[in-house]
Amino acid sequence: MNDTVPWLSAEEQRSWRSLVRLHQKLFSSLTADLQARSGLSGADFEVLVALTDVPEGRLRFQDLAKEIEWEQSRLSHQIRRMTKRELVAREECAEDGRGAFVVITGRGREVIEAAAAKHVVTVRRLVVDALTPDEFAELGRLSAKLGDHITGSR
Amino acid sequence: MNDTVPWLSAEEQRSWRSLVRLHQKLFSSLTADLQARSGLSGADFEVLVALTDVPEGRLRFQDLAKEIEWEQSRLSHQIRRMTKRELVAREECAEDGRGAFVVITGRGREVIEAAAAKHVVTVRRLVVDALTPDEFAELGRLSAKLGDHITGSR
DNA sequence: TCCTACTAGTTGACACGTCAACTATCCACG
DNA sequence: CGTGGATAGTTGACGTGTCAACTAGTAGGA
Repeated sequence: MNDTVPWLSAEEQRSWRSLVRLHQKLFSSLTADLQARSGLSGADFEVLVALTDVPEGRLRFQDLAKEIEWEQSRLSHQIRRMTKRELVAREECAEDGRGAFVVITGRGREVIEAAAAKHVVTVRRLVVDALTPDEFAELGRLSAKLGDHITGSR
Repeated sequence: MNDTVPWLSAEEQRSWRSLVRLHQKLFSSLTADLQARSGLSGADFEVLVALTDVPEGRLRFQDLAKEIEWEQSRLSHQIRRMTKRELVAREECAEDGRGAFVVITGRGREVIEAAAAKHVVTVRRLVVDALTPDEFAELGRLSAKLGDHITGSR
């Protein structure tokens, strides 16, 4: 495309395209599956998992945002939508008048528990079972290395 | 979460989470970089690349959609928005009154050429340089294997 | 010819994510 | 105190993506 730019070699290009294609297919399949089986978006799932991971299913906006590495405003929009569907609720924060808690509701718990059980089956079928245990471990190792590099070079 | 479900082992879980985390960081970094340097979304980029890959930079909606594996309606919305920004234009199709072409404009060509040059630098910095050549090749191989499995088991 | 089924593409409603601007509260320092 | 700057969270605008319903043109018979 331009000779002054160090373009990728044919082999690098193939690897890169495989990685991009994998991520597109994998995450579109996963979110479609989640939506179809449980009526949850990937965003809903992440929020609910983070809340069930914590005693009382209750977190400050701040802490929840940090936990799942989201921007405040994204979380605020998402919680508004999830509140309407009664998956979570808001609570005021006595210690800090600016702050607020997000709490998972009973319905939220039911939904996420059923969804997680189905989700893990799909992950196993689509991902874990596709590779040998050694290959999967190696993919994990390379992903971690690459992920750390990207985080570091931002 | 539920004993009747074959949950992932601790090691599988670690690998799986690394892969998810990689996906999130990689694509958010890439699209942010593309947006900041070239004013293009990932969607814009994909469309423009597909058009430059073809003589005359002209494709039927159908063929373009197939090329980049998008739904018709997604493409239709995207082309409407890109037309407004004069990156592409529509042309009627003489052979088939229902059909239409998408053509890249001169401005579209300028933009994508500049963007691609910058993009490849980022891909190299963020991805290729993070791993040894052997590791990168192995990641490509595993990605291809997994991607094929997912495509097959849909 | 005309009817029907199919195909190409569009549209509207709604969920999602980002950015920038905004409100309300807290807190540290004079 | 009280005031200015930082912090917590919200909001609106806009680009994006999906789904389902729609329009318009094509094609293959009876």
